[in-house]
Amino acid sequence: MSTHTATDSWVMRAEATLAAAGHKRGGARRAVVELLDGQECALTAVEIEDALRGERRRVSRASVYRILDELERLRLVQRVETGQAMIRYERVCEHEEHHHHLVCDSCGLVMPFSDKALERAIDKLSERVPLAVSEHEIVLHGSCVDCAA
Amino acid sequence: MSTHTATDSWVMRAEATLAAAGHKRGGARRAVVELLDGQECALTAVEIEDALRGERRRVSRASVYRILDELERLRLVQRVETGQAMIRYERVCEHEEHHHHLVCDSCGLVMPFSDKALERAIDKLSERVPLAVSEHEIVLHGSCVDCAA
DNA sequence: TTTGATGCAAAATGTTTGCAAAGCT
DNA sequence: AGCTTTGCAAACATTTTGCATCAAA
Repeated sequence: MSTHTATDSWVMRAEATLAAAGHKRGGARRAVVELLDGQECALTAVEIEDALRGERRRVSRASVYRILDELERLRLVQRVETGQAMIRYERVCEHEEHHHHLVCDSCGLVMPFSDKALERAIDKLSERVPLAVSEHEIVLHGSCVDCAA
Repeated sequence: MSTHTATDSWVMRAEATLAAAGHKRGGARRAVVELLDGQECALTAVEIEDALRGERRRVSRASVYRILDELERLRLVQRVETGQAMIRYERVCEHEEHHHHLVCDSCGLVMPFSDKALERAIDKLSERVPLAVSEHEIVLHGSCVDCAA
């Protein structure tokens, strides 16, 4: 369900970064980190809460939000705005290809994609714009294969 | 404060589209339409409410939302997700260059930008992706000139 | 034993809805 | 008159916060 090299390294990096930031090891946070690590794409807080209740241990929603907030501050996860009225979060892998998202507006499906030409265009553009660009987010909306059929 | 040709045409197109959709002409909606027409960039519902209270007539927030919702359904305005915990809306001009947004994460400033190469990359990409793409949204985050200084 | 982590419940925020009054045509 | 539009207040959904308790170091 996940690539082992990348997997281990993100969890390890997360644990190390959290420790360096002066955090103790809590069971809830570990569960969230491990869950996020196994995901292919971004999840909402509620999806995380539900998945944890099923697969690992119950974690209160407040904790999910607090944990995600801290992980985001440490740049271990990033928000993804898909226009679905709630925030999605996914892990940030340093050595993985940067990706963006496809959103099916009729069923809500979210899929990752990546494109070199797009990244190049963004990089070049970033230099000419009146903003010191630190991040970028691209979302394509439309109908997925099932919904378009 | 606005280009007259583009301005008149969007207001007129909006009025015509609304009429064609069976809407009567309400004062609140006209005020919202006229306000949006004079904007260079996307506004939130609250900003619209405040601007209207100052410049034109008071419009309740519920009406602002209902009006924006209808305008969006008719594709006269579009949502812009800037990751600022609230939705922004801006008019859609058919004959104007498609644009995207720069967001300053420290002061919240939102600015438009456009780039041909980026649009080309998106168009080509859209054909190869498992989604019938109808829209796309690009947001660059960073620090604006003032905040970076 | 000290400090951070967690759960619960309450609050805050942004958005939507029900309903009655007012406005167009 | 018959319909849409609007404002108000209440409902909603998501996210945040306060506080007491629990757990790690």
